[in-house]
Amino acid sequence: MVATIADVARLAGVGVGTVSRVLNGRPNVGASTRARVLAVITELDYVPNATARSLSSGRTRTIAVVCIHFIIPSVIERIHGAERTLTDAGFDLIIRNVETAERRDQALRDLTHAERVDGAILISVTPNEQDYQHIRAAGLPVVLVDASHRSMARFVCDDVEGGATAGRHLLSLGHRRIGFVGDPPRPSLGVPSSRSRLRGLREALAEQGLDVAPHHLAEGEHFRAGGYESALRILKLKDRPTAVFAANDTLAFGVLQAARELGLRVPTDLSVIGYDDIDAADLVGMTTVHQPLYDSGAAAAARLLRLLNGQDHGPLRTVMPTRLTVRETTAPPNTGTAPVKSIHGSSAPVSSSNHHRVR
Amino acid sequence: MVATIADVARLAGVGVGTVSRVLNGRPNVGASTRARVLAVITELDYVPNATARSLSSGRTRTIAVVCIHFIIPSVIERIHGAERTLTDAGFDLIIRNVETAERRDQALRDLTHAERVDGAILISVTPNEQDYQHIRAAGLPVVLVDASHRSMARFVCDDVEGGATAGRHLLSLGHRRIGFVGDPPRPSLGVPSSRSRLRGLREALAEQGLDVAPHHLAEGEHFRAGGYESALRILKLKDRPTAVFAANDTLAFGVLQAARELGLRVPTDLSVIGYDDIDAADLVGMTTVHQPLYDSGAAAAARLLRLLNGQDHGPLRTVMPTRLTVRETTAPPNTGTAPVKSIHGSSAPVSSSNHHRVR
DNA sequence: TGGTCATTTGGAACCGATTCCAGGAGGGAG
DNA sequence: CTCCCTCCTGGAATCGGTTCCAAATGACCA
Repeated sequence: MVATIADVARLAGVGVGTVSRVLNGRPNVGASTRARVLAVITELDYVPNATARSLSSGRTRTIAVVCIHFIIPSVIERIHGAERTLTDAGFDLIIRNVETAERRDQALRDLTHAERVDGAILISVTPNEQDYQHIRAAGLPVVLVDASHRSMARFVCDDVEGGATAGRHLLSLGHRRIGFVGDPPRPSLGVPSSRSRLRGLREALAEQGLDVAPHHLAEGEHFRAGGYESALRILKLKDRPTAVFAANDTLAFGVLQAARELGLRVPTDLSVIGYDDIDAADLVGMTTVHQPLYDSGAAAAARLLRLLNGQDHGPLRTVMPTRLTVRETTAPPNTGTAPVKSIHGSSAPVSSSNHHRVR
Repeated sequence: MVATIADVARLAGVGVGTVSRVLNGRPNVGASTRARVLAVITELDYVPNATARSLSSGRTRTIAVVCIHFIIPSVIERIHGAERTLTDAGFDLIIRNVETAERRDQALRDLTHAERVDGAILISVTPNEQDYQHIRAAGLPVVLVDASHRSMARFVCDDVEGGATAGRHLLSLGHRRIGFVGDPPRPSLGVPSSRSRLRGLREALAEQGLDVAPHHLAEGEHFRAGGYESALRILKLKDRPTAVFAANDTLAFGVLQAARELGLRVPTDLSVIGYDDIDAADLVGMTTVHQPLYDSGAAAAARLLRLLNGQDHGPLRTVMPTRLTVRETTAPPNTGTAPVKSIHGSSAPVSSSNHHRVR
């Protein structure tokens, strides 16, 4: 049905070796022969079979991207960066989405087994020592993004510094009672970044002799529902914080929702700062700590390509910069004066029920 | 280095054919032989080479997902649904993100060429007649999502009906001057759904003898910036609409941003309704027309798996239901009192004589 | 005991490329 | 004119599976 290299060889009156050399741009092919082969290739609309090529060459030109929770916006932006770079280099990219710890273990094992891919990018997926040994034994090039292993190439942001940035911003606005909403402290799956960001916040506060009050600290589920629940609990307190730092933007949205529901105006009654600077943060005008999501994926892909070519230079650990992005959900704390209606008051739609205060 | 089927055969003292039969769960293998082979497989930690398997069997167990703009949330949710279904069925999924018309053409051509995949799902990517002929000639199973071709299996939502739903909701709240913000009318790439949704809106309005005023209609870029620009233009008008329907949630976010900037309170001064019901719409409490994004991806994947098994039943065109999801950005128009504040200060009270009527 | 048939088994052929080696053609030097 | 070296070229071997065919085995029956 579909033309093969043998068909091309026969019609061009040459051997398959010659066709292969033409296909791969190798030297040692006569000009007229090359022209004849190319003509037949065009005529037959011939494209080499990728599978056969992989089998004989031992390279699949395919990269696995293993990620947790494909639906998380920050993960998607990282994949997007990797996708562009890999596609431009002629590589295919296969997605391995893992949503449970078992799936993660299985995905990491499978990476090396069926020799299906030339390399892998792990996004927010941290290999354990056993995984590492498997990968190393198989000689599979792997680059981590937003994950860590002391012996593997990785691109990370300084989460402690980013957390401190958020803390210093709130402090500079005059906040003293600052709450924190984060991921579960020991997630079965995924990233310790939430804890690092909390640590950064605390370091910033400590410089002023302050700390996060235990009852102003909630570490629940990763998703918005978690941020919402956590924030509700904290914001219902009599001595609720005047500002909340959420370990990522998705959680921060949950905080905003809780504030809206409790009739707290943002930023007048409550400042909220997130982390990641996903697209949606810009949409709703949320202050956040920006980290280079797209770029981290692109950089990891570029590094992986270099590893595949055996050009393994550069440090194992690359720290990418974070920066504060101030929008409309942070402001000085509301001291004393009665709430005033503000046109910019809430990034979220103004609900008619937001007159009554908490309790 | 890595064990092959020949190693297993030798250690088990059987032929490669027998090992293959065991691997694939074929009958006609003696119980004791099977046990011995399985023992060796376990001992060697043997996994069959996926590439070799593909080459000899002619099936790659890989599906291509071709999508426009990998970064669009609705696209991602659809991919997520497809990913789960395909992974559970043991298929790998490769992503082909196309962001220009040329890339789209190339991606569609490549699908059939290198025999790299067993089938494809096209998300918001519409094949032209030539693409269709290529695909048909190659016998490649393909399912469309949010795209149309009269001869291909597809899952769509009734965009006209969805648009009408949005229109009727606004009408029932009492709105008479309704604006529309949509995608460019003739996108080089992508979907005509924006136009269909506008048509639905007009049909709903026509039932009341109304229409969208030409200067209340803006079709700009797909992304938020487009929605923002379009909305700014419309909302600065003296006779600005009391409600805006945006062809998708991303555009609607741009409308919200423009409203915020102009000092228009939502929903008091302006109602906004989107389309898609992406996660972020829930985050900010936006009223929207819900369509089953995840489910459409999952359904398409399930259908594709059936096509691969030769069980091609069911209609070519499957229409999935939409439904109105009312949140906090729509309300009756503000008739009595003047707006609290307005950037341009015109703040003309809504006068019912102002309705734009169908000629 | 011999014949028939179903089941089990080994291994060659094949999938479609790449790669390597040997042989042929052509050009330059002696 | 011969020899040698370089450059082209054809085709067999190879990658690691699946599949098919023929042969071996064993059960059953006359």
